[in-house]
Amino acid sequence: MWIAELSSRTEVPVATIKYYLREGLLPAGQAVGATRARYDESHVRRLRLIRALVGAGGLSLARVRGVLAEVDEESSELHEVLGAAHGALIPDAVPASPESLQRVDQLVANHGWRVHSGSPDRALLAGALDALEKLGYHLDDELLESYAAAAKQVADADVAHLPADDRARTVEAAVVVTALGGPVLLALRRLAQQDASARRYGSAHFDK
Amino acid sequence: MWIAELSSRTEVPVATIKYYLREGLLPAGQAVGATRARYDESHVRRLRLIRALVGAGGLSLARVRGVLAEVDEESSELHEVLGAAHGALIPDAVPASPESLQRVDQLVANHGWRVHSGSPDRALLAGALDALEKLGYHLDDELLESYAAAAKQVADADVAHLPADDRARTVEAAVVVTALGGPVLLALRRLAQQDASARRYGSAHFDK
DNA sequence: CAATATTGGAAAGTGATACTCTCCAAAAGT
DNA sequence: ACTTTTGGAGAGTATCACTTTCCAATATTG
Repeated sequence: MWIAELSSRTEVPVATIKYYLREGLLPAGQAVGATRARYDESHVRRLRLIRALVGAGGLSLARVRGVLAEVDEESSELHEVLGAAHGALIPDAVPASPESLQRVDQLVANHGWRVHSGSPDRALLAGALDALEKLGYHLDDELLESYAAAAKQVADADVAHLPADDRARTVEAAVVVTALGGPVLLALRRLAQQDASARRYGSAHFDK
Repeated sequence: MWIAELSSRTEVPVATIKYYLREGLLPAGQAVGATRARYDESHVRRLRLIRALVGAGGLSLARVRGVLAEVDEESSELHEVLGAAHGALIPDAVPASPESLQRVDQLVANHGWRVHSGSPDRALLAGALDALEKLGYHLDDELLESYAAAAKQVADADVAHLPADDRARTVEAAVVVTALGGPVLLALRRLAQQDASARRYGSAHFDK
């Protein structure tokens, strides 16, 4: 198919597809002469993946680029690829205090979680804990444990539902589930918070 | 205190404070003559709140402005203010399919959740479900239920830990916990995913 | 009292991000 | 022969979150 069809099938403007090609997010089509190139299903798929990660997933193009590089990586250990793809999804961390970092390490150790040594998630988590602390809101151990338990619950379900057939598919699924599951989880949390708030402070002004 | 002290105490550059003042994120100080103004603890607090929401919370200034407006709102019903403040935290939704919207409504109904009628979270959630669907990854009911159960668990803990003393403080705490608890939850989920992946696909390459 | 520094306020400039538009000559379709 | 369409490249645009520069009016210091 030509670029026009790729555009109409994915609802991405031609100019944007050209931009993604220039930025190396989308592999070039098969060149046919000097002024045209043919695209196939893999381009449709890749384009949809980019749009999903950027749109519903809320990732920047820079992060998408990193994620795609890992998805395309043909490494030997699946767990390694998963870890790398995962790493590419994580927002930049602010520097965190040693106290919070230690608290995070303790939490990870208590749960017996085996995480990648330099995982930016630790710093990210510690930074968020610090930010809360600076505002005078200490996230106590009880609350932090509820978060960890809830996180474990969805994470186990996420990994259990990963397709096991072929490697590339598994890595893509892991990336998609992690990226798009985030907004899903946060939206559900806010909905549940509304309900909890209604039950605690409730008035006549609710809907169901 | 003068602007220089406000700046040094919060580690926010003077130019940035001036910018926030211009943008109406920070209330003006008490004017003393034509060329100076006095700031107090409330400004320190507000500035720290802005920085926490923008930094660790990842909110845009536009969203912070909306949140602050609700925090400052003196409405009669606490649950109402909470709902409004909450609404200001939510990212813009993409249009969602009627099928997904219905699925979300069903989920909310099944759990007996009482949520604000036009909550953008419904559309946001439905949009994320659609995005997943378009990529060929259906989030089945079982997985969605794990998400909802986990969300309920943290939401209940969130609301239970809210300070009950004074209204303004409760609203601020709700906003802070919702905004900063999001990154905390997602980071924990990714850590737990790493562990789950290590257990399922694990090799010798992990740390603990 | 003179010299220097700081302040509030406003305007303009900056760098990053994610496109979008304009041009072009080669090629395809009609 | 003539009108599209294409790939490619460059320039232009809008938004965001600052940062810089300027100003005249004070304050502070020597």
